[in-house]
Amino acid sequence: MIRPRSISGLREFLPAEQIAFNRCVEIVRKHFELAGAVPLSTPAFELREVLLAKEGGDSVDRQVYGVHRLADGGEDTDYALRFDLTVPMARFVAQHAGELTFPFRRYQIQPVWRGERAQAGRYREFIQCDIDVVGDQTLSLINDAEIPAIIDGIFKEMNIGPFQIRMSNRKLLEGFLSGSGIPSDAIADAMRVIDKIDKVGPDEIRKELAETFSPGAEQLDRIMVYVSLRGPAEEVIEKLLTLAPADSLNETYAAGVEELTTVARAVASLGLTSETFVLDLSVARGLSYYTGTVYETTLVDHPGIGSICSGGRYENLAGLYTSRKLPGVGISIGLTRLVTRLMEAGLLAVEQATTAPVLVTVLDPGSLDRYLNVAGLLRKAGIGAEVATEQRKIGQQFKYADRKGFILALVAGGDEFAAGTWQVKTLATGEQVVIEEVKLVETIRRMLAG
RNA sequence: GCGGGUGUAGCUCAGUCGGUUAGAGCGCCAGAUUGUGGCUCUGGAGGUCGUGGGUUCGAUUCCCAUCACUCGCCCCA
Repeated sequence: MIRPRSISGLREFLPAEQIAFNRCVEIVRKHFELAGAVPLSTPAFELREVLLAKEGGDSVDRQVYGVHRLADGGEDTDYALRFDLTVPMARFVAQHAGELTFPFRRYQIQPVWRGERAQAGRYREFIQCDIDVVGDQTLSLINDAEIPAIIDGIFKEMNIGPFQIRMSNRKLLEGFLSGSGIPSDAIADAMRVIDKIDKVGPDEIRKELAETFSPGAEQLDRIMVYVSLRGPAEEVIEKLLTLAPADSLNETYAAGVEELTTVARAVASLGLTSETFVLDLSVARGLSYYTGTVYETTLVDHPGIGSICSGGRYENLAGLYTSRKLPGVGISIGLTRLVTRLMEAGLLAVEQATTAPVLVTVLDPGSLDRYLNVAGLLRKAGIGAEVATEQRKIGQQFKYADRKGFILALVAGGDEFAAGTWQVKTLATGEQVVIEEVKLVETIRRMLAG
């Protein structure tokens, strides 16, 4: 016998957890579709050259799983499992550009695989929920503002406590660092250091920047003040102009200020307030492909969970696959990690282990046809129902109902059959009412609604 | 790729300074209660002590290796 065990870093859920997880998926899907995004589904694996087109070197390679037929041995592989949904989408858009209507606004909720060492909250297989808007040649900055609005709707409906969508613009930080004397070939590294500020704290960042780039004390102070800017959009923009007037730096910086201002205004017009949306100049994102707007989202009461959703604008991601310029902006929710952490923190209710609200108990096995018949009636009316066929005793049937979290139980035996009635029991309270069979569906529908 | 921690019942863990029948809580099953769950009580099932080797009269315990899980670092498109 082979001992059943799962592979490290692969998370699977028990039924009640999976039901809670699926509820979250439905919320995400609903808001994506409310924003007009169309569904896209791409295969789990792609050609290796397509997937690894975007350089990144060994650090990227190392995390990608190769796919090969067992008979082929395994050293060389032409296929690989996708590690995100953005790259497959870029390939798809480039490939089908002639058949798509732009701007192409798509969402995609599928698993991705990353060959990392497992650690708390990091999995080797997880579900990502992506939404992106891709334009033909150009893409309005208004789309950059829609992204936070969509995310805002999702997390509010998930009811997971206070959260903060933090936005910045890479041109801003890039221009600022460059204007502060950081050599251009070191800017990406400096941004990676700064991006960790939330995790390791400002003191550590200061230390790392000092060690790596040895700027003057005055410069370092300026950088630290700058990356610590965080708050309501108007306030941050005002401070940012005071701290470093746009014309005193460079074009990149000036463009960043302008873009950030435009996007922040549109976000406000879409109804977001500083309660859930702020500007945060330390947001940089490690990704090299982001070129403008960047987002990061955190739970205010649970900073330890880290970023639960992030993304940004990329001017030319599909440029890897086509000469047609296709700029995009998008965001991704790492749903597996988010939901797992929410469950651990008790922020997500995990209760029912059934998808049907009604259990039809079997008091008299000789009248099984009646029980099956009523289950069929309920199902035809769109009400989920299960018949308790496996437990001999009624007590066991109720215990089963209790454990799986059914809302209602139907009970009937000889007396009820003779009278043409059913007893409907509300499991949470133990309350039980007698209902005529002709009114049963209607009554149950009302009870479930209330 | 690098470093730390842990492997004993389904789960969380205790224990054995090396000794004959390895424990608890929770969970599970049954009964008390043959047309009613959650609470209570009683009884019961369930263990190659991760695996392989070494030391020893004797190893779940000590040593080595290995595997697995786990936490962190690197990285995280």
